[in-house]
Amino acid sequence: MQKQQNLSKNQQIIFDIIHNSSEPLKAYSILFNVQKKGIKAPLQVYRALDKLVELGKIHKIESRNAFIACQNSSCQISKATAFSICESCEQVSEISNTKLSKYLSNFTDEAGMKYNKYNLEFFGLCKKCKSK
Amino acid sequence: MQKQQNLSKNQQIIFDIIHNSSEPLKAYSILFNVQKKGIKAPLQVYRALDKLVELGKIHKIESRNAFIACQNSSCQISKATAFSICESCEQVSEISNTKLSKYLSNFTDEAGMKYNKYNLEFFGLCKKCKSK
DNA sequence: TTATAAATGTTATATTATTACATACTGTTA
DNA sequence: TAACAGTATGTAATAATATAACATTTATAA
Ligand SMILES: [Zn+2]
Ligand SMILES: [Zn+2]
Ligand SMILES: [Zn+2]
Ligand SMILES: [Zn+2]
Repeated sequence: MQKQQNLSKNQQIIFDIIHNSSEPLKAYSILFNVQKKGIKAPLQVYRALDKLVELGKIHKIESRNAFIACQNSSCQISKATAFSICESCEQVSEISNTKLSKYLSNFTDEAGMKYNKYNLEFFGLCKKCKSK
Repeated sequence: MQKQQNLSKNQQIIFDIIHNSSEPLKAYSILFNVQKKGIKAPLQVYRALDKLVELGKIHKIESRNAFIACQNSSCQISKATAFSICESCEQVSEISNTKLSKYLSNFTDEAGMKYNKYNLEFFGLCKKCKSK
C-alpha cells in the first residue's frame, strides 16, 4: 500500500489493487473491486490503466488482457518487457535478465532495422504445476 | 489462393483471406469479408481462426488482436513466434532469424526454468515511415 | 455400418475497450 | 489574482472482441 508520489487519486487506487494482487488483474475485475471506492465506470479504470502503463508502474500481459505491477522496482522501461506465464495456473512473473534484455534491445533484423520497444511472453509450466 | 490440403471449407475461406491480405486482419473484418460466402456468425470465424493458429498457418498479433498468415513457409512452430510491428503504419512482418529463435528457445530463467513456447513483438518504425 | 471425432450452423450473451461530451483540479505565468 | 494550459474526473452510450450453449452435419476409420 506504499504511497506513490505523483499518482492521481484514481491512479493510486488502481495501482494499489494491482500491486497487492498475486495474479494479473483484468480491467473489469478491477472495476468490480473499486466500485466501493467510487470508481463506477469502465473508462475511469481504463484511463488509470493507460497512465500507469505509460509510467511503467504496471504492464499489460497482452495474451491475457490483464495487468500486473512492475516487478523490477518500477522499471521506467515499459519499453522492454518480458514475462513468464504458466499455462496451467496462469501465474505470471516479470523476467529481469540483463543478458536477455541487452540481447533484445540490440537486436537488428535482416534488413538492419532496430526497434525501440519489445514485449516478450514465455509460456510453460511453473515449478509447482510441473511437479504435479 | 493456393489450395491447402486438409483445411475444411470455412478454414480454407478464412485462410485465403488472411493469406491474401497485406496487413493483419481482425476477426470482425474477416467476418464482414466472408458474409457473401455464407459465413455469417462470429463463432464460425473464431473457430476457424483457432484451428488455423493451432496448425501454425496463421499467427495472432496479440497487441493488435489481429491475424496474419505465417510467413515462414508455414512454420509448424506456432510455438516460437517473433514479429516486427511499425507503430506508425501498423505494418507487421514475421521475423525469421535462426539465432534469435535459438536464443529464445534455449532461454533459461533465473530459476532454471525453460519454456516450450514464446511470442515476441518488436515495435518501431519501418523503413518507409522512418524516412518520412 | 457403427462409432467417433471434427466441423458447422444459429442464437444469445459475455467480455473488453472506446467515443463523446461536460466538468473539475493543478500548476504556471502574465 | 486572473487567465491559461494541461491533466484528471464523471457519466452515458456504444463499439469491438470473444465465448457459451445447443442442435446438426460431415469426415474418418474401425
Ligand atoms: Zn517492469
Ligand atoms: Zn503453474
Ligand atoms: Zn510463422
Ligand atoms: Zn511504417
